[in-house]
Amino acid sequence: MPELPEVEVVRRGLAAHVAGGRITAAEVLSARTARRFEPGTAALAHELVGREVASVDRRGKYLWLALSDAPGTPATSALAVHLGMSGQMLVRTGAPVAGRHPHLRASLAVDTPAGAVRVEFVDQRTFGWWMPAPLLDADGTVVPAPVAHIARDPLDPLFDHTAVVADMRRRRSGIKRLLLDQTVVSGVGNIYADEALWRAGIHGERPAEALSRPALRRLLGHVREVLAESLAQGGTSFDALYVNVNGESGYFSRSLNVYGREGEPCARCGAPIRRERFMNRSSYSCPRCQVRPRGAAHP
DNA sequence: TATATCTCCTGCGGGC
DNA sequence: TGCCCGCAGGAGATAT
Repeated sequence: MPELPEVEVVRRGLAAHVAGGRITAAEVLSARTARRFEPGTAALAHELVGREVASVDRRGKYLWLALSDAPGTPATSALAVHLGMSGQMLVRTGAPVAGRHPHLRASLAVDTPAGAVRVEFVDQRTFGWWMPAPLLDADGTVVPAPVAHIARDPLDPLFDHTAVVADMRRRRSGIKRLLLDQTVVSGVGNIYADEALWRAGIHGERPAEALSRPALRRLLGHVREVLAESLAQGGTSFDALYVNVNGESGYFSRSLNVYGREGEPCARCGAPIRRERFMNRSSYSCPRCQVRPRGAAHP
């Protein structure tokens, strides 16, 4: 599933291929892809044609093409993109192949100094979306409006560990729930939350307010560490649903310690990894290294 | 206001 | 073989 490392890999690929280019055509085939843009698919495509791609940026799992009206002029708006659970942004060069991908939802034609490319948005489970939006200042950084409520991610140079720790300690929710809350810390999904909690030796249902400041600081360090390691390996892939702009998979799934490893021995203590139900999904943890808090409901 | 749960969606795999 | 059901999960909407 696309979490921060996977989205960053896509961002880098798009930046390499389309930054500095001009959008010459756009097509939005799926109403669900445009569901956050009330005017609809045709209006969404119309918003993009003729715009220059000034840069490709990211915060957490959100990514956007900053758009300007002419080369070298400041970006005034953006195409905000969320990949959802299965979205892919594929860059194609050369002549179009016969037949469309069955899950093609939208596409762009971009003229760049290196030649013409096509960006195809393929999304099997349709949780992803595209949305044109104005750029605005949020917390000292220019982001598209739909990203303004999203917290900085741990790989952001301006990520404030102290402030995030203080925010977490004010809350009674379980710590995993907060790691998944994109308004507290962004970029973390189910996979990396489980991996960071395992590294920290903390059960995800531990109330955040019950954790010490040093423990929370260590946990955030593990979050940053696991995100950076995954990024270095091109992200995590379990199947063909997550790929970079060239359609290639990452390798970090081979480095996961708990996620998807129910029944396998913990790499640290040998106890069999357990799977529990949590927020209508699965949590993986070590029963010995990550002791469940007293009073937490058993699955 | 804070917190928890529901809902959207598609394809795969297991059970019968 | 074919049908049904559970599962995967990001994040906005809704409920408590």
